[in-house]
Formats: sequence, structure tokens, C-alpha cells
Amino acid sequence: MEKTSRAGRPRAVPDAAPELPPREQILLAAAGLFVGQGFGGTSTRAIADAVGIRQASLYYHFAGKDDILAELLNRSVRPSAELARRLEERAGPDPAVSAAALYALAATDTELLARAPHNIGSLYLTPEVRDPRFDEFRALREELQEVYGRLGGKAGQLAPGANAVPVSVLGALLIQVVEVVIPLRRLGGSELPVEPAVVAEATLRMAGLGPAEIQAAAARAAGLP
Amino acid sequence: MEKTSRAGRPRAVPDAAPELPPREQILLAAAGLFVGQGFGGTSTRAIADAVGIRQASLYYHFAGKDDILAELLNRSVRPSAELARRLEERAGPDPAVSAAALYALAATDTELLARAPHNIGSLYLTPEVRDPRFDEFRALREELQEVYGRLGGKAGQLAPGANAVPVSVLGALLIQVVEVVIPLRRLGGSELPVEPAVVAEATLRMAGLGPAEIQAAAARAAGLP
DNA sequence: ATTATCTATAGATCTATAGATAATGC
DNA sequence: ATTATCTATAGATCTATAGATAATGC
Repeated sequence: MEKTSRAGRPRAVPDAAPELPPREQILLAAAGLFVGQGFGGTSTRAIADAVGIRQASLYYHFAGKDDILAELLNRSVRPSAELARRLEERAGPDPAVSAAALYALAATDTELLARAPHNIGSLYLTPEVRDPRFDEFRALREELQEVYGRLGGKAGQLAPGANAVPVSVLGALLIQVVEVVIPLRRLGGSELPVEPAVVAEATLRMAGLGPAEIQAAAARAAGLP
Repeated sequence: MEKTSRAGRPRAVPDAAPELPPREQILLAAAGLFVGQGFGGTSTRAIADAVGIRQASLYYHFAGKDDILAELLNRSVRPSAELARRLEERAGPDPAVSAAALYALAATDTELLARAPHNIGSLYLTPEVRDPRFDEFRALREELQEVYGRLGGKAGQLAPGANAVPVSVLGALLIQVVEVVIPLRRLGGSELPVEPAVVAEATLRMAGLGPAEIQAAAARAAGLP
């Protein structure tokens, strides 16, 4: 039997996406507006209008705009942070496996960023995110960046002498390379603005590996979790 | 003789930086607030308060918040775009000179971003910038990115077979690498959060060059304009 | 009874304009 | 006379709360 309506007073404007819970509708609409006009440039009224509910009704689901952004950011980075943890544990100290793990992490991360609804990654560096309300997100992202740095450092041992970059800077560089998908995606158009393999190879070049080592790492990455 | 005051009604709060023209005071204060709390999160009143004038007085110098941001962005990217043009012309089609030019461009650009007041680069990707009001800025930045792409493509000819990246993606990757200084600078602390040479070398690795070619390009870069 | 909405609104902004004022400069 | 400020304010938001209402679920 079709679930065609739900508890609660009906909306003044009929629900355009009844298959999604209202909370998800709000998150989706807010993501589009935040990315399009900025967080500070988006009012709670604009979000409500996009969803098709009254402004006050937002507060039944979220404590405020901050809460919505925090949830969007956390959801976006959590899968990457978890994958990073698994891959690093799997790689251990081995340089060749670390290179493969870096490749796999970069490729998956690129794809996650490319396919996330509304290019949410473009909010990662938005100034508002420095606020303590987004501590959880920043902690997850820092953790992810540190994994990038450590994997890159170990992978770099395959190419001795090439890599004089401190691990903290290397982590920032590697995550920066992966996030190239964010500006590329803004240009609009294709669903996958860059091949994940291209980005993954770029991270290995950044870590100092040569073409042969990169090819070996790519082949090995296919077998990782 | 000291120029100790200027025409116009005196401020209610005495001028704290009389050596700067009011317009510059506004730009500086606005930059700090935009970077700290976001463009949409900064009111004209907040800017005026930071300068030490009344909110309405802003409108004598600027037509609005947009105007202030546009000027900040244009000033920030214009020197880089001009340097890029000069270097590319100087390099011509020669791969070795192109590699040196890329090195020089990346190093100078890193330093400009590192030393610009208030990490203004962190606003480059702010969603509001997509608005047509910032067309000039976006055009300059696109031009800069294209130069990065072309220089990187030519430099990559030094390392045949390594570089299967389309020029448009390569340009985005290279500029992304240079802009690593923006997130690094946010962590606070040092005046120069990363050595420009480290970033410049990273761009050459990204373009596919090996350690020996990178060293040669770095040496040659010192002799460029 | 519970849930998800609604209406209504207080109080706090926020932007931009009009017009007055107090300096300097000629 | 020109310049750079000021005061005052209209009108448009914007956020968040209080309380009512109309469904479903038991």
C-alpha cells in the first residue's frame, strides 16, 4: 500500500517530494542555497520557501541555520574520514601499500565530492566554519588531512630524495589536490568533472612518485577494501 | 609639516589610522571581517564600526558591500594575472623555460597570497563571487588559471609520457596547489606558512617533472623577470 | 496522544537615502 | 566651494517563540 501522507497538519503548499522525510528535504534545499548564495546570504525564509513550508516550521526540525550546515558538513566528511582510517590501518608501514592506499583514498574521495548533492564541498572553507559550532566537522577533516599526510609520507619513501615536505604541509597539499573537483564542478556541466583516476595519480605525483611507481600503486589499489 | 587632519567634518570617534585614506581603512577592515565571518555574515554596520565611522558614511566611498568585495578581489588577483602574462610571453614554446616560468609564477603567487592582508584569498571560492558583479575578478582569475595550464602543459613535455591531463584540468590542479597557502595560513601562526619554493616544486611535480628537471627549472627561474 | 505543520508576531537587525554640519582650500 | 563626515529614519527584512490546528496512530 502506498504511504501517501503522514502525521501532522498538512502543508499549505502540497509536498512536492513526499518520498523524502521533511528533514532531508530541508537539508537538500539548504545545501543548494548555501552553495549558491553563501551561508550568511541564505535566510531561513529562503530555505523554507525552497522546501515549500513556512519559515517557522524549520524550527521543528532544526535549532537554526547552523544546525543545518553542521549536519551537511558532518555527513559529507564522515565517510571519507572513516575510509581513511580503514585504509591507513590496512596499509601499516609498508610504502608500496601506503601508495596504493593513498591512490584508493584519493579516488574514492574525489568521487564522493563529485557526486555529493550540490557541491557541498565548496563550503568546507567558508569562513563561518571556523566557529566552534562546527568543531566536529573540523576535527574530522583535520583527521582526514593527517591521514593524507602520513600515507603520502610513507608512499614517498618509494622515491628517495624527492620529498622534503613536512608531513603537515604534505597533508594539506594532498587534500588540496583532491578538492580540485570542487572548483571544477562549479563550472557546471558533466556529472563527473574529472576522472577520479586522474586525481589519484596527481596525488601520487605530489608525493614524489614516478610514472612506474604510480602505475604499480594504481593496480594495487584495486585490491584494497 | 605633518598632515594631521583633512577636509570634511571630523569623525565622532577620532581617526585611529590617519595615515591611511578612509577608502583604504574601509577595505582593510572589510577584508578582516569578510574573511573572519563571511561576506554575507558581515553587515555594513560591522564594517563601519571596525573603521570607526558611522554606517551611513560608508556610502560616501562605496556603493555597497559588493563594491568593497569586488575591489578587494580585483586588487588581489591583478598582480598575479599580470605577472603570468609577462612570464608566459617570455617563455614562448620552450619547455625548459616554461618550467622555469611556472616555478617563478607559483613561487611569487604563493608569496602574494601569503602576505596579502587578512588572507583575502580565502574569499576566491566564496559562493557570492559567482554573481555577475564580480565578473572582472572571475575573468582575471580564469586567465591566470589558463596560463598555469599552458605553462604546465609545456613544462610537462620535459617528461614525456607522464602527463595525460587535459590542460583545463591541469590549470585547475596547479592553481589549487598554489592556493594551499590559504588553508595553511588559516591555521594561524607564522607569517609565511609554507616556503614558496616548496609550493613551486610541488607544481612542477604536478606537471610531471622529476627531481633533476625540477632543480634545473628552479635554478633557471631565478633569472626570470 | 502524537506529530508536523500552520498563523501571528515581537524585537532586532539591516540597507540606503535625505539632509545637516564642520572641517579644509581657494 | 568642496569634502567627509554626521544624525535621523523609512522600509524591508530576519530570527525565534507562542500558541492553534489538522492530520495520523493507538
